[in-house]
Amino acid sequence: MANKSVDCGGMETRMTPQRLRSTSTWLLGQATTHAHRLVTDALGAVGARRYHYSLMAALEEFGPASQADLGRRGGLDRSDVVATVNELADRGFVERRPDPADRRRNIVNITPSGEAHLRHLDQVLGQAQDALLAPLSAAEREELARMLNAVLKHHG
Amino acid sequence: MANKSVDCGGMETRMTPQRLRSTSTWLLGQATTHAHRLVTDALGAVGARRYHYSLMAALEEFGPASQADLGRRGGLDRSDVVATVNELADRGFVERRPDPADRRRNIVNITPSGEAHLRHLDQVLGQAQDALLAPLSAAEREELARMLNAVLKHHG
DNA sequence: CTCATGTCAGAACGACTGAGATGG
DNA sequence: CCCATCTCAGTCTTTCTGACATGA
Repeated sequence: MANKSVDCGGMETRMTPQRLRSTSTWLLGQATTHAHRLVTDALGAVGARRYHYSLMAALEEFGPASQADLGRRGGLDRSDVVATVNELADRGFVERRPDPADRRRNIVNITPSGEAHLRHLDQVLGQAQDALLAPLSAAEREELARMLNAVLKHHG
Repeated sequence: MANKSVDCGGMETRMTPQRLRSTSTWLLGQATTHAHRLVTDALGAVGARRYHYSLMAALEEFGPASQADLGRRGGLDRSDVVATVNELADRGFVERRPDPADRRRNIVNITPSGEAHLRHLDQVLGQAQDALLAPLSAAEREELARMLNAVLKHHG
């Protein structure tokens, strides 16, 4: 969590080669690193991880689902779904029970406690988001989201 | 809170919860994942890795430097610099020799062969970049870079 | 026989930490 | 004594593979 660059006597400030600084991939990577840290720290402060949010968001939005479906919807690997559902179930945020119609499956559903937790995480994440995009106006944020969506759609 | 969406028979294709899709951090992360893959694949096809580029870019732009300085300039951890310089030196792209003025240090400098390689990587990276940002106009790409730079400066 | 599912163990990767040897 | 440097070994994440048993 601590910070790195401690200017030690030398007069070098943060110098990054222009070749790197001018590539969108580098800019994206750096911005994502910051975003990652902000989000992970914010979620960690309330005992959650990113997968928790992805999974519960998918659950509340699409309703109860099998673990495989949850993975597809939330972008998680199916083996990571197992661990994440374990953690969430331990805390009482989701319930896992066998599907009577297909005995291979577990049907996972979110509990009232989980919904409350999800709304809490929404606030926490919203703050991290604002912190990340602080220097951008509302219009700029929309523009950024629009462009990123265009890129994702193109590669989707 | 009420979500009545019961998916009947649901084999939904790519559905990502709106909660996620609307966060800039998720968009950034997804875009970066694509960028990462494009760049890593493109570099891998010519036997290079991202650290190679960072390090050689820093070398050509700032001139010969100690490994510690290279790490600071290129944003690499000091222990990763060791491995990267090893790899680059094995291929004859950089040379490492002791600093006569400070015998703790190795002075690393880029060779003509390394400079040629760097220019090759420039092209390879440029193509990956274009592939990533294909759906964006030149003006949009500049706008994107401008906004990302603003975010980075704010968190720098 | 095939495919999907849930589960686990672990690989691969990148970012980072710690300690030790050398030297300023 | 204190600090910087280089190096190696190894941890800690996150993401992803492989295998297996069960069942559709």
